[in-house]
Parts: sequence; structure tokens; C-alpha cells
Amino acid sequence: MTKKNATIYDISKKLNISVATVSRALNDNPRISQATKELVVKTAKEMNYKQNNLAKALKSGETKNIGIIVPYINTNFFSSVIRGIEEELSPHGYHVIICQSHEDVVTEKKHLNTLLNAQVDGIFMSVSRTTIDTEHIQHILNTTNTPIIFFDRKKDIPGISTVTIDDYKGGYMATEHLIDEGYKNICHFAGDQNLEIYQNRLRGYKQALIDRQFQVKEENIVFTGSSIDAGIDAVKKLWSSTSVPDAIFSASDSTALGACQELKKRKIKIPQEVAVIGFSNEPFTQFMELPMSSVDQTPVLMGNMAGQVFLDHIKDNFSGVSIEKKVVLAPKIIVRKSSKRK
Amino acid sequence: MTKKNATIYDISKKLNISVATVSRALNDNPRISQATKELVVKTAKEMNYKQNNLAKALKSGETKNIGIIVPYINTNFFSSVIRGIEEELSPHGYHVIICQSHEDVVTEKKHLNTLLNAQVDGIFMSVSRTTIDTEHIQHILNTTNTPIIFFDRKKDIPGISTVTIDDYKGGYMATEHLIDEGYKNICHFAGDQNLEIYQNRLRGYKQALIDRQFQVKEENIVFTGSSIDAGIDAVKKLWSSTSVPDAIFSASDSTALGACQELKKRKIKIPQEVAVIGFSNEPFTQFMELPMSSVDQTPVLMGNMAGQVFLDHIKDNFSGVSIEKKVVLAPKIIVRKSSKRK
DNA sequence: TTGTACGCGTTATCAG
DNA sequence: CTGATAACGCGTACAA
Repeated sequence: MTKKNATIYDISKKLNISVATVSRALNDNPRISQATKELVVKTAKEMNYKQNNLAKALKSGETKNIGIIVPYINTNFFSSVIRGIEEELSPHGYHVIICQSHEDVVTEKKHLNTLLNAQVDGIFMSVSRTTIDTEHIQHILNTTNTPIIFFDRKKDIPGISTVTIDDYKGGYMATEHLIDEGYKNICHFAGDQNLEIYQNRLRGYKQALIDRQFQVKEENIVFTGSSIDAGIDAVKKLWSSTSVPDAIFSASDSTALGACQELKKRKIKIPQEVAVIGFSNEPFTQFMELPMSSVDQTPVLMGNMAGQVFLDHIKDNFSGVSIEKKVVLAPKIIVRKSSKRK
Repeated sequence: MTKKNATIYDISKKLNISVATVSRALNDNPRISQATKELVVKTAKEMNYKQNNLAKALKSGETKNIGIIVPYINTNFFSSVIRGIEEELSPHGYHVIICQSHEDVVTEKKHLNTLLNAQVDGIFMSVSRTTIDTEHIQHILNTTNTPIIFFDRKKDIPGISTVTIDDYKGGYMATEHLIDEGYKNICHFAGDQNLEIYQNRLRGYKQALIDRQFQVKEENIVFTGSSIDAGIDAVKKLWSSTSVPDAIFSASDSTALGACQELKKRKIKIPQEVAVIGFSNEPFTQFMELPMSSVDQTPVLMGNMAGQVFLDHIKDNFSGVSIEKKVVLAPKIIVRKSSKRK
């Protein structure tokens, strides 16, 4: 009942030729006669021969596997990036291994090690919220040849390529849009400042205000989590203060959604009294009671680009060159009813 | 600049002992002296020794990798199932490789072969829409020892374990719920009948009607795709007929969403005039203008169960037994405003 | 054009 | 308790 695969050894025996010849014939080596080549290929098919990638990998050092570490896979953003990576790399014969860090740096570290142990040819990752220190990543850089590529949530580490969107610009565009629509007192729900993406969205928000002669009021910036409840709480907090905002730019769609829910509860009209714009363009935003504006991150494209950067790395490494690439994609602002007053 | 890993060979040289002893010490073999064991482990750590899984896999035949084939990864349902599988298997040292069939049987076949070639220890899959013939899958069953596990979209093949939800019951419950709410002329948006899941939802719909003394009218069953537009078209079709329905049970959330959009356009009130209930409990359903009822498929749990079935297979196979398991999960009906008239 | 023999890193068998 | 060696399946340098 055990089913064993045929090896080049079996073929060589059957044909009374050496394994070397079989191997070369199968790999289309130029210095082999057309006749034996065809014969070998034919009998290989007959014997249902399948090349053993493990043995090949052991010899070559290339597994044709790449690893991806994300906080969670079942979010629209991350699963879309993964889709992009898979579609870029699959045609080149790579398999995609996925791991979830659960936003925990210890788990992230563990996965990093097991992936390295599995001899993956490259690692793509979006760091977890709790990843402050990056020495575990730098260590890999110093002790292995495995290329690491950050996407979206990056850390500044020399030698590591990154693919991100211009979050600064995204924040800037969203804020400017609200100004253009005539809103005067724009607040910001800022995300975890340990992550660069949220720092940049905040920076964009501030700069847009400054450039348009608005005051940056610290009390208008609320640092929230990224849940619906966090959005509800943020509204409660702001609307109990003296200067109530007339627009919300949230760094996350979920908190923006929470804000919409709480505003509705308080019978505050969107977008007449208050505008809301989120970030990520999650699928639910367009189907909401009041379709919500957001900033699209083109996640599938981000995955495609990350895949390309990896392929470039492989090529470069082959020729001994090591290049660090920084790909920055343009965010797309999606204006819907929640922020259109004019 | 090339960075090579230390091997047990390097350790054996340094310590002037044989590789066999090193290997045994590292694997905690009982018949090795505590002294040498500790010495080996210590120097291994010093030399930053990492076990080469490839070599181990070549020897043992186990890669500790499993493959998953889904139509697309960036949908809530499939990415959630994958999450469930990953979380069940990761603690056991397995890595999860994902592939997308793009609903194309040829691509599915290709991935099946490359996964087999990559020597995965098991394959999880949800068949594509275009998978009619299953001989490529049966062939694998006959020629390899690699266990295959279907989840959600299965085919009836003896020897293959499956993890599904009771779609029949889901369809039955949804329809019964509409009856209980007092709706009299319930129509059904049925999905692609090549997939068992849609057949079963339809069967459940019919049986519920019969059991409650309602007539099954063929003109009330519309076979649609699973897009929003398909839902819009279905409403157009039904509302141009003589007997207009007062309730819609859609086998897909997206078509149900399309229906809601078209009904709103026609100023038909939900749930007063028409009830709508979908299937899958996609995240957007709860945030819609009118929160939509749906049938939850507990996708993460489905993934967990699939992972467990796989682990059982491995264990069984170890003891020579081969068992076929059929896990059927219970659907959960989620009632929201779109179908509550009472 | 083809064959021989070795190495990739482990584990397992058989001696001792 | 430890050592020598074969085997896993493949690719390739060196020979012929």
C-alpha cells in the first residue's frame, strides 16, 4: 500500500544508462543526444517520474518557498496583499507560506526562525504592533542571506527593502479634501504611534492644516485603537469638550465606522454637520448606510510590487550585487457621501 | 560574504566525536551519556547550529508543510478558514502553503501537482466552480499517500475526508425563519448548481416550504451568479413577473446586497414589504444601511476542524489505518433588521 | 556524448 | 554508550 515515487535511479536502471545521463536529459542539458533525451523523457513519463524537489533543494539551497508574516490573515488588507504576492510569484514557481503573528512580537520572532529553518528563499513581513525592538530582524540580516522585504508596516533598517504606500500623502489628501469641502474644525483619530504608518498619516494631517493656514490643535488629535468601540469612545470624548469638531479624519476605517454609529445615535447629521473619512477602503465602507469616504491602499498592487522586489533581489544576489529598494505607492482617495457637503 | 550554517559534521569535528553521536545527542536519544549530551547541546548553541530541515525531510519524507487551494484568498470566508487551519496546525510545527485556483480547474490541477511535487504532507482544498470532473483528484488518491481534505466546497469521492457546514439545514433554517415572520411568497436566489453547497441550500429551501405546507414554485427560484449585479438582475426579473415575492432567501450575501440596492431604488420597503436574508454572514452585512440577516458559516472553526481531521489522518496513517471523516458543522442563523417584520 | 563518484545534512542500522 | 557507513534523490565536476 505504500506508494513510492520513481527516481532517476529507476529510470537509469530500466534504460541501462547512468543516472547522470538521465538527470541531464531531464534538465535539457545541451550536450546530450536528441535521441536519448527523448527516450528518457518518454520513459520518465511512462514511469510517472516526479522530480524530488527536496533533494534538489538540499543540493541547490533553493527551496522555491517564500514566507509571509502578517498580524492576521483574515483581514481584507492583508489577504489582498498576500493575493498580490502569490499571483506575482506563483508563475515563477514559488510557493507562499503564511504565518500569523497575532500582533505579538514573540510569535513574530518564532515564525521568523521557523521560516529560516524551513530554508525559505525570502521573507515578506508587516511588523506587529508590539514590535519595538528590531534586533531580531537585524540579526537575520547579518547572519543569513535570506532577503527580507517589509510591506506596509515597516521599520527603518538599512539593507531591507520596503513596499509601502505614501501614508503621509494619504493623510494630507484626506485632510485637504475636508478643507476643500468647507469643514473648519477637523479632528484626527490617530492610530498606534509605534507604527510608522500611523505616524505618517498624522504628519500628513498636520501639514495639510498648516499649509492651508489652519491651526493644529492638540485637543483635536485623539490616539485610539483600531476597533469600532475605539471610534465610539473617541466621539464621546471629543463631543464632551468645548470645541466640537465638524470633521473627522480617522486613520482606520473601523474607528471611523464607530464614529458614524455614535454620531447617528446622537442624531448628528453626516455630512451636513460632521464629515467622516476613514483609511483603508475596507469593503464595508461602500455598503454602509451612508457610504463612507476612505483612502485606498491598493493592497493587491502592493503585493505585486513586493513580489517584484523579491525577484529583483534574487537576480541581484545572483550577480553578487545587493540593492535596497524602497517602493512607495500612491494612495487613492475615494470620496463618498460621508464627506461631501458641497 | 556567503553565510553558511554549521552542520552536525562541524560539531563532530570540533568535539572529536562521530556525527552519529552528535545527531543522537541533539535528538535526546536515551542511550547517550548525559555528559556528552550536554556538551553537544552546548557547543551546538555556541556554533549557532540550526538543524537543516531539508535534509531531515529528504530522509524522513515529511516536510511539515501542508498546502491549501482556494479560489481566491482575499475573501472573508476563505481567509478565515485558512486562519483556522494555520492556528490549528502551526503549534504542531506545520507550515501552511496557499494557492489560488482563480475558479479555474486547470489552475487547480496545476497547483495540485506542484504541491505534490513540493512533497507537502497534506492538501486542503475547496474546489473551483469549474471543477466538474474529479479524476485528477482521484488519481492523486490512488497514486500517493498524501491525504486530501475538502472543506466547504466538496466533491463526493470515497476516501476523502470533508469538513463542511450543513448547507441543507442552513437553507432550511433561513426559509423557516421567513415563514415564521409571516412572509408568504418566498423566493430563492440559487447559486451555481455545480457546487454541492448551492444544491443543498436549495434543497433546504424547498423542504422547508413543503414541511410548512407551502408550494414550491419553480418561477420563484432564480439561478444567479454570486455578484452584486446578479442580485440586481434577479430582482428585475422577479418583479416583472406576475406573482411578486415578499421575501428573498439568497444563497449568497453579495446577490442579497444587490437585491437590497435594487429594492431601495424601486422604493420597496425592507422588511415591511419584502424580507431579505443572505448566506455567509460577510462582515459588510452588519454595517449595511439596513443590517442584513444571514447564515453564518463559522469559517475559523471550519479551519480548526479541518486541521484536526488532518492531524487525525497523520496519526491513523502512522498506525496503518485509513479512515474517512465527514465533519459537518452547524450553521448559525443571524437575524437582523432585513427580515424582522414582527 | 556518456559514465563515475561525490556532496548536500540527516537519520538509522549494524557493529563494537 | 559510541563509531562507521549506508541511504534519502539529485546535480555536477571530472574523466573517458
